[in-house]
Amino acid sequence: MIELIQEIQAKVEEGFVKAGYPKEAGRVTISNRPDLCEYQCNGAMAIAKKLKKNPLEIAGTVADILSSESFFEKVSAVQPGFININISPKALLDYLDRMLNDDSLSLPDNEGHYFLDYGGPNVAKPLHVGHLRSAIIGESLKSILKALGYKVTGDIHLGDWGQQMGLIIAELRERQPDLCYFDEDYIGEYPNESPFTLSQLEEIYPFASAKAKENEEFKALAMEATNKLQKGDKAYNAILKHILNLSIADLKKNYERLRVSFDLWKGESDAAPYINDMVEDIKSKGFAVESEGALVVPVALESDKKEVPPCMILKSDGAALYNTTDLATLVWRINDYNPDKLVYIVDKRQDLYFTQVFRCSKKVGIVPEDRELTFLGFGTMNGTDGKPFKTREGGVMRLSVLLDEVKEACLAKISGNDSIPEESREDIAEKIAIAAIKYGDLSNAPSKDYIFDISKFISFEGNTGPYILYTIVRANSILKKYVSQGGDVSECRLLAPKDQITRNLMIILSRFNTAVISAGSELAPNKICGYIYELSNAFNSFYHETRILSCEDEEEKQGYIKLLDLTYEVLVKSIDMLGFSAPERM
RNA sequence: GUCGCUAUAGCUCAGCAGGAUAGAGCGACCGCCUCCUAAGCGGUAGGUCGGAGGUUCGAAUCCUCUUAGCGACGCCA
Repeated sequence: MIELIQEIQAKVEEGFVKAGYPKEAGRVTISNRPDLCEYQCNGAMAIAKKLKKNPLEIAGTVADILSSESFFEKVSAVQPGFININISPKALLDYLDRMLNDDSLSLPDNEGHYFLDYGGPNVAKPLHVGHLRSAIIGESLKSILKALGYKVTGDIHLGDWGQQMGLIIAELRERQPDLCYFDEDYIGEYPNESPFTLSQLEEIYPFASAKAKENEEFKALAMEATNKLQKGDKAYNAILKHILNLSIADLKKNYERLRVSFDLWKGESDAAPYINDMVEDIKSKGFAVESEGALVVPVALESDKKEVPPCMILKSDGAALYNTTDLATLVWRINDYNPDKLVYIVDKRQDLYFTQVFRCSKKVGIVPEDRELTFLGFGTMNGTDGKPFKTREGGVMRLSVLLDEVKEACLAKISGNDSIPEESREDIAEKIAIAAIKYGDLSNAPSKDYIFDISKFISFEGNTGPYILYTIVRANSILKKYVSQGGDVSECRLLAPKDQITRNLMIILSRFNTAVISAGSELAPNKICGYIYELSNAFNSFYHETRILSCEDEEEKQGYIKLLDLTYEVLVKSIDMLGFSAPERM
């Protein structure tokens, strides 16, 4: 379904053409003066000088032409040359009726395949708050793009191939040298059972990592183990398999709680089989040069303001590195999935690095020229002191701990509400907590740092997740009551607005697709947050001013119910795109 | 050092393909529950849009310079 603003613009453009002016002048925007009008066009002022005409005169001519259309309630030209537009109640009603009859609630159906890289946790390490943003933003974008009809593939891109694996294996060998994995003469199948548990694993990694920093000998052992693993050693790969199994099971549990799900659980290790051929190919095509012992591909451009260092393909010791696996990952992503657009949702500090990798991948032909590679860098999550979020002790907080803390705080908040049955409080608190965290994150522009303030996020007032949930619960509550009184929502019919508050709610509802489209094209979930906050405000004002169930006029009452129903649908669909859901009551 | 990002009300943030009086929320203050959840609604106070130039009929928005904070700058990921 086409956006209402597009329909209006088409008419305004036609108006300009009829008046003998260029079509381009007819661009329409949402009014920045809602007290004066709903939509505005500033085009008359833009063309006035070139045409040597008075802008107000141009605007006046066009406004006169448009005024004759029943689609508009009022079109007026005002100083110094604005065209102020209000659409007719009938046109507004028609638009919302079409929206109600549209399965997608007016969203367009696009073609194209997005491939999203987000999540990016390391195996053998618990999820911590540093993994939160990528997961939340990525998951939301996946839902938004899907809602817009795109095909979307989300890949978690596990960190399962670096030095970390070698560290774990080396440490394991020191602790349990008798394991069959370390027996050179062992020829049987390796066991299915893991020789260590998840919690042991989570202890081993930081221990080994710290050890390698002060113990050169151990570090060398770890590097050797890494090398052996990457060369395809059977025993070490059997250990890797155990590590992966344990970690992935745990990660799934944690991501599930966050309502984050991936289509693919691929990792850096999945790129390994492509590395050799890829490197050979780059070499044979003559793109690679040796530099300070390492193999690099120059990616600097004439137009660069700042020298962009070459993209390193192999380290001076001939080993693969982050760049290598990322490039090789692109090999299978293009070969196996063939997406049109690839979006990386990664910490913004990696901006330059991805510039190098993206340029290199295009230059050497891994990624065809017509594909779009986008780096969506997100900012840091800071504590209320403005510094990177830490635990009280100064460590990195586990995600599960954070979720528990927020949930407890929510539980405390709803404990005062006696209407909530004891047994459902846990579930409700969990839902509110997820909404609070996700909304708190997504309501900020992804690229900006933001302050993670638990008390603000769960304060249930203002622009927060709980406020949105509360609005939904309110609407739902009335709808349920209407049904319980024998009403049938599907038989209700929307009415044209009779007052300003209702009209305002309807106008905002009609902008749903505009909000989602811009959120999708700009990869900005915060646009949806802004939209539903505005919608919630409009709805709560309406709710406050209007007697709905006790309305005496049956037709009017049904009109309100339908409006409520649409608002509810839009809000529910919106929070679904943000990755959380509302409880039945709160 | 070079490049990039950020700078808007006391606090947290919108607004930025230039447009009419720069918007919210929190905090402060004042109102509103015999009525569908007051976790709500209405209102008041609070801003030289970091600073200085420039382009323009018009700049928070574009350009230049400048200040402050953060970040990146080849063998980590």
